[in-house]
Amino acid sequence: MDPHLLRTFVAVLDHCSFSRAAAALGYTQSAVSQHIAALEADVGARLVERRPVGPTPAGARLMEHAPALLLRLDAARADIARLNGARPTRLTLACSPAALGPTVAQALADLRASARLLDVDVRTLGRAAVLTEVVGGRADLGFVDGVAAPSDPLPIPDLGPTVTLAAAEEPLAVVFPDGHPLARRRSVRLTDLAQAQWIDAPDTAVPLDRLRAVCRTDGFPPRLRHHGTDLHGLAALAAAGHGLAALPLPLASALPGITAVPVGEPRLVHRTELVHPANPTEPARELAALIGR
Amino acid sequence: MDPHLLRTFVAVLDHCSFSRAAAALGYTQSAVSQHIAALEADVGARLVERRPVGPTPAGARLMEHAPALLLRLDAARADIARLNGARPTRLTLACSPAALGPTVAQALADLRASARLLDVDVRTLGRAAVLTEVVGGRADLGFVDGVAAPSDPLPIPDLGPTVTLAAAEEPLAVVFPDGHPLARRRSVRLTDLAQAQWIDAPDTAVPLDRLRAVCRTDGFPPRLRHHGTDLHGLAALAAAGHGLAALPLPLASALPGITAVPVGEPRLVHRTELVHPANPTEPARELAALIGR
DNA sequence: CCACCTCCATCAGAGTCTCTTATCCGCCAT
DNA sequence: ATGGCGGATAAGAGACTCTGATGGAGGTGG
Repeated sequence: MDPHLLRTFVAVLDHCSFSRAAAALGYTQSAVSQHIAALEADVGARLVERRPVGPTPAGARLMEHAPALLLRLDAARADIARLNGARPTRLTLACSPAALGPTVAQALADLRASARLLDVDVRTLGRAAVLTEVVGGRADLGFVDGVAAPSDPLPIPDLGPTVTLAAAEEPLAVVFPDGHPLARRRSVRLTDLAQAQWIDAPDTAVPLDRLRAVCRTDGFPPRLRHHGTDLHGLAALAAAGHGLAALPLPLASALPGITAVPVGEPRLVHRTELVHPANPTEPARELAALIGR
Repeated sequence: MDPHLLRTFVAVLDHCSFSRAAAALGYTQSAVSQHIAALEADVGARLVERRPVGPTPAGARLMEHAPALLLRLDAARADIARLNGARPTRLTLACSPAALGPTVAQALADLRASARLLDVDVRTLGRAAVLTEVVGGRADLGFVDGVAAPSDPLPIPDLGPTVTLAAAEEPLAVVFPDGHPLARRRSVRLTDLAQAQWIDAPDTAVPLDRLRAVCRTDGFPPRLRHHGTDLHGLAALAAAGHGLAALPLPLASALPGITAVPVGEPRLVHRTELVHPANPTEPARELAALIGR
């Protein structure tokens, strides 16, 4: 199971095509064909259905491992690279949208005020991408947000040795269109809304499956799926009545066209966590220290 | 980063020797030397210190990834192999010592009574080994025990797609030597014992770092370390006053020479969980269904 | 102090592997 | 039919990865 073979396997299934995968990877189509054949011979099972190109059952199982393996290989490389390649003058942050709030911004300001010349690079990404960027070494530090019981940690998938640290906790709110009957409430019970229509915006609002897990229910039916990191776009959808979403209260209150109502029960908070590799770069370590204070 | 190279890298550091690693892997010493050289050229850093053989800082970082990577490669292979290689007449269980209690034994009896001819193979292993055996496909099903808040799941490291299921919850107890002053108590507070001397027996009793995490303290100093899966050996050590240990109450009460006192505060339980791959073998699925009822 | 032993590094060469190019084959739409 | 698309296959050049032989550094015992 050569990583090269796994990489082309993933590329083939991502692109649903041998030739497009070959182009993406800089191989010839022939090489890709041979890679898949070699992998199939290795595991002793057909992995890719041809025409149309798609995973066989065995291929689907392998797809549950291959991306994680490749990511961890990157993580290992990045871990080692950090030991030498000191570029202490640049700090790359990866943030999920609702994580980039006043706490993080202020800490970053403190860091830039205190430290010597520092070139900061902030990127807003989906939650999963924040982790892959940090673990893969393309970002020095990540901020991920989510929902949890007060002072409980967020469930962060284990992609390698990382350190997480609470950065901020804010009340959790449900956003309603302005004028919605429930928008006048002082607070709402999340479980009362389990059968309402929700917008599933896993990159911006709290993902619905997370709400289900925290509330131990299988409600929260998604009415509309929104991919991307655009909070204003999400607000527009919510304002137009496409469904509800869960956001941190301060942020949600500032978005146009919607009314944010705090969640009363269950007792939950919107939480932002800092995540960095076990051996962070120097500026990342400093920022983490500022947040940790 | 060829898996072969990673494998010999791990073997070299495990054996602290190129030649012994070569013998263990069935290579010549020359090949091992070339593997390490290739890996070092690949990552661009020296990984292994020679004479004596040991990890460099970069090598130490890689050692945090390499075993996990190799395990996950095995897991991928095993996942695919399970799709075809039906051997539905044999069930291999891996259990951590305190997990193999009446609940598990009874469920197993029910399964053997109900099912057609079934060849059962039970192995007692340390907690970590149970997971590697299950994930690597060498066991169909594992039972792991640990300590958690009531109805909270155990923290199981993420080595791939697995399913976990609560199998049993029992009161947690601290074991004292017979006649110990505290042995007459009806219950003890764990935090009162944070400064007592403890036996660290990670494979049998609840690991001390787990107690620290659950109690949010850094107490529980280990006075003696005991590796292995021998509960009677642990009891003998505890009876001789080498230190305290945490075990499930029913089991601890049955061990000779020691007195088990239930833990009153914090509210904790000894929990046993079943863990199996996301696509289990047929007998494993049946046993899981029996436990789940 | 030297002979010797252990252990890792290096070299050379045989066999294997892994690419590319070129071609083939099945399927589909025109 | 026919051309186009997309994957499979064949052949060959070059790179790779073993083994066996040899070299060299460091420790040890006589």
